[in-house]
Amino acid sequence: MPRQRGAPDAPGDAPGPAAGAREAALDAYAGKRDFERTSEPPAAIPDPSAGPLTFVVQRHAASRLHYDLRLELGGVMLSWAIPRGPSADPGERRLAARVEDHPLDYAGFEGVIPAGEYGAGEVVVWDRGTYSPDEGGLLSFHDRGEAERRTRAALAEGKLSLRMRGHRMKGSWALVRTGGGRAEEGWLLLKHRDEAAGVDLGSPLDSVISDLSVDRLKAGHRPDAGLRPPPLRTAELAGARPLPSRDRGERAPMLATAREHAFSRGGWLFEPKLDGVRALARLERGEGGSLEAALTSRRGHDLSASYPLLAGELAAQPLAGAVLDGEIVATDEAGRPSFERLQRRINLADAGEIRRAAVETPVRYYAFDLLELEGYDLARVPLAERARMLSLVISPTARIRLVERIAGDGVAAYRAAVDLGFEGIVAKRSDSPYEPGRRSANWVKVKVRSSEEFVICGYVEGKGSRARTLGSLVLAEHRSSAPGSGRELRYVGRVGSGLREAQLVELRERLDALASEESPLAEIPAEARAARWARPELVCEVTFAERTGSGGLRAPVFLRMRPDRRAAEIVAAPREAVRAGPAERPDRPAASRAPGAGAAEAAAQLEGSTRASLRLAVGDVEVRLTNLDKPLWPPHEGREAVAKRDLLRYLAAAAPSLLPHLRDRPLTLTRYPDGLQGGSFYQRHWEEGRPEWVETVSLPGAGGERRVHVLCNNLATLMWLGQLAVLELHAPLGRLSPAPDAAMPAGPRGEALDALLDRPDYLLFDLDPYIYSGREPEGSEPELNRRAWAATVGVALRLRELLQAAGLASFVKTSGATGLHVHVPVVREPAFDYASVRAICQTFAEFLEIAHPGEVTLRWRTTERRGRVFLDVNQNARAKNMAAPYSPRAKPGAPVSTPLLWEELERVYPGDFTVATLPGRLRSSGDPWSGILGAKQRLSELGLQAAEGGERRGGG
DNA sequence: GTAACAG
DNA sequence: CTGTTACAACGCAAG
DNA sequence: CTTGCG
Repeated sequence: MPRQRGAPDAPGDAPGPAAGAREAALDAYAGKRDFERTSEPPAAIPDPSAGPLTFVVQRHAASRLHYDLRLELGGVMLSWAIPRGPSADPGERRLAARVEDHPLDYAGFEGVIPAGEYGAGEVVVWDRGTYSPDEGGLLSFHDRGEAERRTRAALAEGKLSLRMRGHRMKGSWALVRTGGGRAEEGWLLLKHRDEAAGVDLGSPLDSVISDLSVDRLKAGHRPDAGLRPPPLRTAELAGARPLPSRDRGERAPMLATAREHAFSRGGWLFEPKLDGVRALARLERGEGGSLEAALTSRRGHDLSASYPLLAGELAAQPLAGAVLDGEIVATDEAGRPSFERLQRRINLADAGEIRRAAVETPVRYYAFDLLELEGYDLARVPLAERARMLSLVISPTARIRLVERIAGDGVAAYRAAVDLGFEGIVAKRSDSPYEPGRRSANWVKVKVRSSEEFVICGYVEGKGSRARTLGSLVLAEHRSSAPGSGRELRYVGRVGSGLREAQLVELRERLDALASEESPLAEIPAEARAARWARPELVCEVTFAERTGSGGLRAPVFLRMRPDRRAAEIVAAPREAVRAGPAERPDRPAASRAPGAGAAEAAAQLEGSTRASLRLAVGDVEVRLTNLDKPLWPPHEGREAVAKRDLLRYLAAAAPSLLPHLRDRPLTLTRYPDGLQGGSFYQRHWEEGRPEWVETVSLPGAGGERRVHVLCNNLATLMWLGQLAVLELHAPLGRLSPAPDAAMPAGPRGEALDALLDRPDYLLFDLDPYIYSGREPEGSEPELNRRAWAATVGVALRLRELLQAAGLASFVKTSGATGLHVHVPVVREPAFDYASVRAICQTFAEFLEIAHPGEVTLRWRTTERRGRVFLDVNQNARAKNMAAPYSPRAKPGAPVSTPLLWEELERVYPGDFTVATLPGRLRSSGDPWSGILGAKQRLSELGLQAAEGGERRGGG
């Protein structure tokens, strides 16, 4: 690019026409740079474009770290260097030094200016967006020419007031020239007092267009050459189409299909499902040129009058016109969305009542989509782009908020949403268009409790106290009887529980008023024969456990009436699975269907190949396995070495028995990448770089920050752990979910989740013989020997008797080393945290020590345990881990911690149970512990059972 | 075994 | 590009 | 309060 020579214009005065003259405006810029050496863009001025004016703020680590604010005007970027950067606090004025104009392309520049060059150092795009002069509250986003004229005039006066629509800089800002307009270009940047004042501008990452930061650049990271900053102007969005002027086509909200389980998948975005009233917001300039907002319901009703404050704040947005999609939400005391509260406002019509309600039951509008913007239809623009544009142009206020989304990890999003008290999540394909009025498979809702809306077709009379009202409601939904034919009301079930007395009385009255001789149902099932029919007009919402194969409701409970729905809207939701698109990754549930589903297939693939690497198909996902012939356990006592392939074979065979014990327990991985002989390390956190089908949980770690823990909840993850040379599977005694004992209170899971980890779901007795064979090296632990084993078995049997006498069934397994583990599965109850459980175990242990002082010891000093079996109850503690049942052990011979029947205990020897032998044992004898998770016992009933005596359930 | 980082 | 490094951590017993 | 222990 040839450099232009000529008399430099005054900065910012670039007039626009005649290319040669225009580019003279960048002489100062070009004169300071050697474009052979720097990757900064050349001094070129493109032809004028349309749409709002843009701005950029670059964070620039030159000799001093500073920020460069650049405003687009006349084909160049007017620039200010701001040493301390913008402040959102209206009280703080930041010095801004006017510097030379930069080319427009500079706005997308990130990277490193080489040492020795002008401005050497790292540059990232810290913010970008669009701006308009806002003097007098008048915005010119829609009229570029006017925006330029006004900006130029204000610039000449030395006082610019700007409305910024950036990721960080939002609201109104001012640039004021100091020193009464002297030649010196000293300016101040300050924030006006508005809804965006005081909102934190900070963020962990510097760049708003990439994952770069000044620090990462300093550390050697470089911009991704292929990455272009996304467009800032609507016209540049792929798929944006100009709206015909005066087009005011009615829009209908896009709807989501229902799905039972959360899933994680690349290319999808996940947002909380808000329990409120769906509303489109149309913002357009009215007669006087000012912005007016109209809210419309799903059914097209005007809601603006019902929510005047929402409409008011929407109209104050810095927009020239838009259609937003969102949800009107009322919150309870805890800040959770509350439909019940919102209901108080839904049917208000009187202006006075509405004013009162606005104070008593404040609501917010959560925007999550953008259908139109400033003269363009965005329905064909991919969701991710629409969402980005939405967050750019909307300035959050007290009542107008943006729905936050996360990408990819839908299972984590679901967990988080549930913890925070949302009713579920909505998953949306990030590349999908907006499909007005359609129930699309590109949007999928996953609710905490399945709840759906049904048409009430009548009721069945009640008995006893309900004789005067009603027993149950007859529910139906519209379904088409045959493809192409019309639709009819199909019976789905009756709901009787969940109705309060007042609701019963009211419903009886309303249904009697709608009474009809004839049934509205297409077919009347036997259980609805006795119904009193009503015209199908009322709609209610019902939660239920699941749908039966024929679409019926299992365990339905009445939730609430839905006066906002019409019966005609109640159509059976398509229950199809989400179809996989070409660029998608498989989803998680496929990998985790049933415990160990696909284990046989996985084992067959391992048997069928002798290659060192294998892409193992597990369900719909692929686990990459390498170095399958690497020996992980060396040869031992005549047995062959155990290679990674053998470990994986074992894990696949044991998966159905193993996975239920690992489920929902944050694992500690014990890794031996070079086998037992090589070095080992523990790993508890795995922040990034794991396959997306590995389920994780984020828990507070040391220092308070949250760390990502791996859960082994599916076969694919188990195979992955094998690939990682995890030789031992260590898990805590607590687990994260209420299952399988479901003893935890329902309700907000926030506290419950933490509380759950605080409670073991089994008691653990660890029996370790300190009885030496005599062959051990000086000072080392005793090795496995017959005498020690016999003594350990003896103590275990005495322990079993003692527990039995207290009414507790117990289960025994080898530790995999020399000892035994005795598990007592318990129902988790609030009172029985680790401390109390440990105390209970301590009591049992002390009893055994006193009764059999020669055989049992509880001594802490290892030297004082010699000759006895050490009975350790100290493992019953939070954050302590034990080798899981069926976990291999990092000991010579590849032993496995093997569940046993009490009856076989005296006939077996731990050395017989290895990675090589266990699959055969499982095939021929099954899993002795298969019933353990169903054999949970209530510690709170311990005394009772003791009084009755005897073992309630057959242990082991 | 894997990824991030340093050289 | 290759080489190096990190990859856990808590509470109790006992002196 | 430190160290040993799992």
